[in-house]
Amino acid sequence: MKILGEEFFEKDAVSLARDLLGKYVVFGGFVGRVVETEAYHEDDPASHSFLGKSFRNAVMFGKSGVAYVYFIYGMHHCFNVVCGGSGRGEAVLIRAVEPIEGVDEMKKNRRVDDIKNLCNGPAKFCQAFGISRMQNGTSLADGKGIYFCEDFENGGKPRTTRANTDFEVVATTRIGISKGVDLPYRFYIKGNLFVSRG
DNA sequence: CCAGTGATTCTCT
DNA sequence: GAGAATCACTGGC
Repeated sequence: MKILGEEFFEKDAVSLARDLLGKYVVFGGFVGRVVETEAYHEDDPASHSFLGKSFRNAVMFGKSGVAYVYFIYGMHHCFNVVCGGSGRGEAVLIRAVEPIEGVDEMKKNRRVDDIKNLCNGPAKFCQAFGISRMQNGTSLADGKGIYFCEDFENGGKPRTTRANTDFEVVATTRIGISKGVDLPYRFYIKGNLFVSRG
């Protein structure tokens, strides 16, 4: 289980959004397989970085491989991966993951029993994993907090999910935005049961 | 469909 | 500054 390092996140947001699909995200005792992402960059009117640096989006303009977590609609958190190289204002939103480990705790956090309804949305994923603004600006490459890895062996047993490369990627328009609506920056694993909308 | 909820940004003074 | 509008969402009709 090798942790993805800073260099993995230095590519542009659209490339990283594709490359994160099938990777495993780990935080505390929670593990999920990334099945749906969206890309945002500075020349994109739907991006928080579009209007330039501010107090809220400052970490978006910092180093690649850092978490950008923001609070929205008065009740929800969304988790993004800063990328594109230093100061580029690019990030990838994690929209959905397939629950792998810590499922019982996720159910408690979400107060929901249906496994398909635990992490199938950006704020649901944060609620299930217990991610909040505490994680804003933290490194994803130092192995101390949230991190990503290529493979995950389920307690030494054979993995219950399909191999990383065994899927097709679908690119569509993004969800929940009013600008840049035609850009095909949403990516998900074709046929996966845990995406927010198939 | 639409309300809830609060941070952020826009649009005027 | 103040008030209005907007918002990378979710859950309950």
